[in-house]
Amino acid sequence: MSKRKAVPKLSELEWEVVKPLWKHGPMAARDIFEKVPEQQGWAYKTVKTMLARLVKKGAIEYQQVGNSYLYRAAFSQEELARDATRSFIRRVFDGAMTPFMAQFMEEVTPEELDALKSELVRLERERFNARESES
Amino acid sequence: MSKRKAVPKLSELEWEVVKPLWKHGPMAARDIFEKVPEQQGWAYKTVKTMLARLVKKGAIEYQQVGNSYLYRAAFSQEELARDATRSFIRRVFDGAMTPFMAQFMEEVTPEELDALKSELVRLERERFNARESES
DNA sequence: TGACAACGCCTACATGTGTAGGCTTTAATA
DNA sequence: TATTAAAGCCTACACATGTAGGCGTTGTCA
Repeated sequence: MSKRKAVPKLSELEWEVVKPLWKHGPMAARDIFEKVPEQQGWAYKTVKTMLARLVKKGAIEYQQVGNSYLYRAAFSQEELARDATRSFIRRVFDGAMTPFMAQFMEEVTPEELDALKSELVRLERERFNARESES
Repeated sequence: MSKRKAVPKLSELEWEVVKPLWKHGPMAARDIFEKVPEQQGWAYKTVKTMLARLVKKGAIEYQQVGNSYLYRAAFSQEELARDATRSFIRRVFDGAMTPFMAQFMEEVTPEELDALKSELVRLERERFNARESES
């Protein structure tokens, strides 16, 4: 296992630019632009700037195709999300997680609730196994 | 119910300044400074700048006591955390709670995990009862 | 082959954030 | 009461982020 590239941190709006790449695979700037703007209302140039900055910070990569670039995400959504979530939780919750759960659960749909429960079970089993093999 | 004050957004480090206020109640700048710096290594002046900015954005308030200010949080940790979490989930997970929760749970201690499970069960029961009494 | 649309590159500029320093006022202490 | 230490106020400055615009180049279509 070689040393992993450091996971870049994305700014708020940069997430919106990378998401289409995760969802649809590699795309040209123009196409990314078309996936974003309804909610954001950006100019095409703004997206271009974002893309350039994302390349610079290593979050996406590109490959020349004709006279334009085909961009693709350099990390999976899972990787970036894991990293972002870890630091978010540390920053915002800082230990006192449980009290927030209640608040938080109110927003969850029944389907999500089911998914969560399975996830919990899976996680507990995993931890149990970890303890077993330790001893 | 009158219109609620808009919940301010804190920058990464601003959270660290407000946390002691939630944990210990109203404090003077000097004391806040002493709660923070081990991990952060800030100068006192830096904390002062943060405090001023937090006042300006309405996240904290103060009251003059002698020649110094006694600062206190203007919002509960729950309020700020809820807001921050909502927008974080929207940004990073595109609104889907489940993957966030999965990640969240990986960070959680076994005790918190237990609490979480009871909370889930309670919530399900509650929803079940709600459905019953509806029909 | 010439015009034009689209592309990428470089630049800009306001605001936010991280990280303080200097100056002025005031409370406490000798 | 004269010092002095600590508080607050104002200022600074570099880098990040949000939000583009201008310009030179090139692929494409008539």
